[in-house]
Formats: sequence, structure tokens, C-alpha cells
Amino acid sequence: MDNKNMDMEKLVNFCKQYGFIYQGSEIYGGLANTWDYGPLGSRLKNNVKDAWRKRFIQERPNAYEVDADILMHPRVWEASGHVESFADPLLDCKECKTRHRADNLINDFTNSSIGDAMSNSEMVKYINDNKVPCPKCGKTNFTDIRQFKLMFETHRGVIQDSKSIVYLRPENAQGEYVNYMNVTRSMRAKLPFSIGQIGKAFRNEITPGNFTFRTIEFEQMEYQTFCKEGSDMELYEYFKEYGKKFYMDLGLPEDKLRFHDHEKLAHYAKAACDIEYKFPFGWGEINGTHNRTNFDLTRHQEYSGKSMEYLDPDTNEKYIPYIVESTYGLDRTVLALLFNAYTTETLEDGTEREVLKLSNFLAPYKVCVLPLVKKYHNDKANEIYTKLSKYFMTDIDTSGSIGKRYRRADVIGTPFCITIDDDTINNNTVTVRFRDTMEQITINVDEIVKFIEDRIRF
RNA sequence: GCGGGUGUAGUUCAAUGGUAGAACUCCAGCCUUCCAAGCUGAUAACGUGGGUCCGAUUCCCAUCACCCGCUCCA
Repeated sequence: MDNKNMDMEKLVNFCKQYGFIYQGSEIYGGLANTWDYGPLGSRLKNNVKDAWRKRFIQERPNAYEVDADILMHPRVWEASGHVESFADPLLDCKECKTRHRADNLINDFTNSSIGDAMSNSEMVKYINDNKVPCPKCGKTNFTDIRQFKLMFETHRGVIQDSKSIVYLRPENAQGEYVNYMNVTRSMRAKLPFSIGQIGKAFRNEITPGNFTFRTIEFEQMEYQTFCKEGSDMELYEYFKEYGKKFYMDLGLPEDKLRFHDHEKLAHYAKAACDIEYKFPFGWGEINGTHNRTNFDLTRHQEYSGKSMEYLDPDTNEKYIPYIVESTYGLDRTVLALLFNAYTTETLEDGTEREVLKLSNFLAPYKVCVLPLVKKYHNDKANEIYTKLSKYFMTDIDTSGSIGKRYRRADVIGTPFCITIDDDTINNNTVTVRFRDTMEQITINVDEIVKFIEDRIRF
């Protein structure tokens, strides 16, 4: 077994054992590519959301958060282009059983993009007439095209017919776009301004998993900045750097992050760039920044019949704003953070300890309260635990030796342990023990809250 | 969707055509005044569904899931 293999399996086991991530519907054998966050994983995820919210909504001027519904009017997805383009025309080679996209097959064969404009039947005819070969085995013996729909469909109402179809959103952005006028009005927003949203999206993809890297249901933190045409590329470059800075602030090292500019662009984009993290299985996208131009708002104006024009108070011009989008994959960010934080250290005495070196503000528990000897210090520990719980996520551990309890706190990433002993009862002091250095200091009980709070800010 | 691999306690492993054993973890108790100590006890598993067989965790088939490689991923 190679290292790559080891790393992934080890992390999956780690996540399960300590309550970060469980397999979805596990007791029924699992449902492919679904994963549930456990108690610690949920905390970690929420802490990432809070960090994002702070950087993107709280600390930036003219930034607003919305929480749009997952279900939207079906016309939204016609306007966005997803109904039309979010379906892959796939066919299989009957000879070697490989699967291909029909349009790519034709485009690669002709070294052109003529496949893009063809209907499915035209593509089948072209492939047969021109004997377009299978790239793998060279033969021309394909199945018919099967349209693979990447949008999940469901039905509203009790009668299932084509009129009742609604889609689970395949991206969150449209929730911001359709509310752009509302936000402009109610917040008296002036360009450039941003609308952010954290929420779930769904894609019905045929996928290998790589754990939570690619799932059919996933959560995104995304940020749409509305601006005047001409300032769009500058903002685009700005948000690429801002995103990288955000990831470094979360604790990801610069040498494991890189930009990846897209050459092949989506139907809506003028420029696109990913931020990638170096996972054990290779570089993988954790953020995408796109210059979506005025494509989406123009289409919504066209499809809804409602004006999407912004009245510029400086120039009295009316125009449809450009949009620079920067989307952060929440599950992928959490995965990157877990890979990066999980560490095994060999101590001076030769023993090993597992440590989850998460930044303090990301740690599921900020502090763990430990009575040095249970029968003497338990009551005092409970008293302090109750007090600290009012301020931040606090854990308490009373079983086993003190060393074992330190290790248990290390492995789930708790940055501080405070130990209650006779000095706590007699002198009102506790020992604070640090996860990263294993050093200890003594502080007064009344200083604990401030001490911790000073060290857990993002 | 294709090819290969793997499914036994929470984890890591073992054994077996006659329904499974250990280590670590976890829990309870004892002990313990600062880095996974020790003692006692307890809980805990053959992915699911069929088939063959007197009897299947073991053999066969299917299925589900995960891992690796393809494919796919605007």
C-alpha cells in the first residue's frame, strides 16, 4: 500500500472514530458519495463558516448575506442556462466499455468546436457517418447518446407531471442574482457591493469519491460582487488574492495552495480561476473565482421581464452590473483543513501522539477541563466547566490518567486544557496546558475567560 | 459507467463448512497530585440478500459500500 492510500484511509478512519465525518446512511450499507458530519465535524464546519462570514460579510464594506431557498422557480434554471447545458450527452464504446461525451468526441476528432452546436441525433449521425473512432480502442461502435442530467429533479404538489418539476439548485449563485434588486433597494446598496450566501447545492454526477471531495450534496460559501463593467477584471484579480489570503488565515500553508487558470470556460464566464489545495490524491479545487460578466442578470431580465438595470447615482447612467463570483467549497475546505491538521508526533521518550493542529478558532472545543484527581477535584472542575460553557465550547474529561486526557484533547484539536488541582481550591489558580507545545502555565481562575477569548479570535 | 482490490467489535488484526479470538480504544470501579502507567470488570463484529449444504462468517451468485486506476467533473 502506498502512502497516498494510507493517508486517505487513515483520515477516513480518524474522522469516523472521533466524530468528525461518518458515512451517510451507514447502518443501511451507505449511500454512495454522501457523508454526515458528526459532533466535532459540525463544529469545525460551523467555525469555518463563521470565519468566512467574518472576512467576507463583517469586515468588508457593502457586503450582505442572504439565505435563499434551495428550490427556485424552474424558469431560473432556464435563464441561467443550466437546463440547456447542465446535461452531458454521454455514450459508451461497446468494444472497450469506455464512456465518452459525444460533443468532446467530435470536437477532438475535428480539432474544432462544431460538436457544441449539434443536437444529440446530429452528433450520433456525424459520428457514424465520419467513423469517429473511440479514443481508447480506435473502433467505431458506440451506444446511443444518453443524456445525463446533472440537476436533481423533484416534483412539487402531489401530481407528478412535467409542469410540477422543480430542481434542487446546482449552484447557489442564482439565489443572490434573483434577489439582487431586493438587496439593492432594502440595503440602499451602491456599486460595487457584494452578496454572500452559505448553503447547500446538489449535482447528480457520476463520480469517484475521494471521501468528501466530490459528493452529490455539498455546501458552498459564495460571494457575488456586483460592479460596473470595466472594474470587473480588477475585482476578479483582487478576489483571487483575497481568497488565497483567507485560506492561509485558516491555516493552510502557502506551498500547498496554487492558482489554476481555466482555459476552457463555462457558458457564463469571461475568466475563471481555481484555488487548488495539494491533497494526498493530487491538486484539487477548493475555490473558484469567475468573472460572470452581465450574463446572468441580462438573462434574468430577459426571462423575467423585470429590469435588472442599476441607476448609477454618479453618472445617471443605467446599466446591468457585471458580477465577479468567488465560491468556496465548504466541504472541500474542511477536508483540506483536516488533512493539513492531522499530525503524528514522536516525543522525546519515543512514544507517539496524534495531534490535530487546527487553528484555535477552528477547534471544535476551545478548552477541556480536567480535574487532576477525580475524587478531590471533580466538584471544582464542574463549577469551572459550567462557567466556561457560557463563553465557548468547553469539554470536560474525568476518566483516566491526566496524561491520557491530555492526549485525548490533542487528538481532537482542543488547543487548551485547564487542570484543576489543590491550588485551584486553595489559591484560585489553574494550570493551562497548550496543545501545540505541551507547555504549562499557571493563571488565576478569574482570568481564564479572557485568556482563552484573546487566543481564539479569527 | 468500465477494470482491479477490499468488506469480521469503534480501530487494527486472527481463526473456522459445526455461529468467532486478541490487542488498542471506550465505559464502570479501584489506584493515581501533571503527559496514552497498573489492577478488576463490562459492552461490542462476520456489509446486505439469495443459493448449495443436515449446517455458511467460510463455497457460489447477486447487490451495496469504500479504496486504486480509467472516464467524468462548464
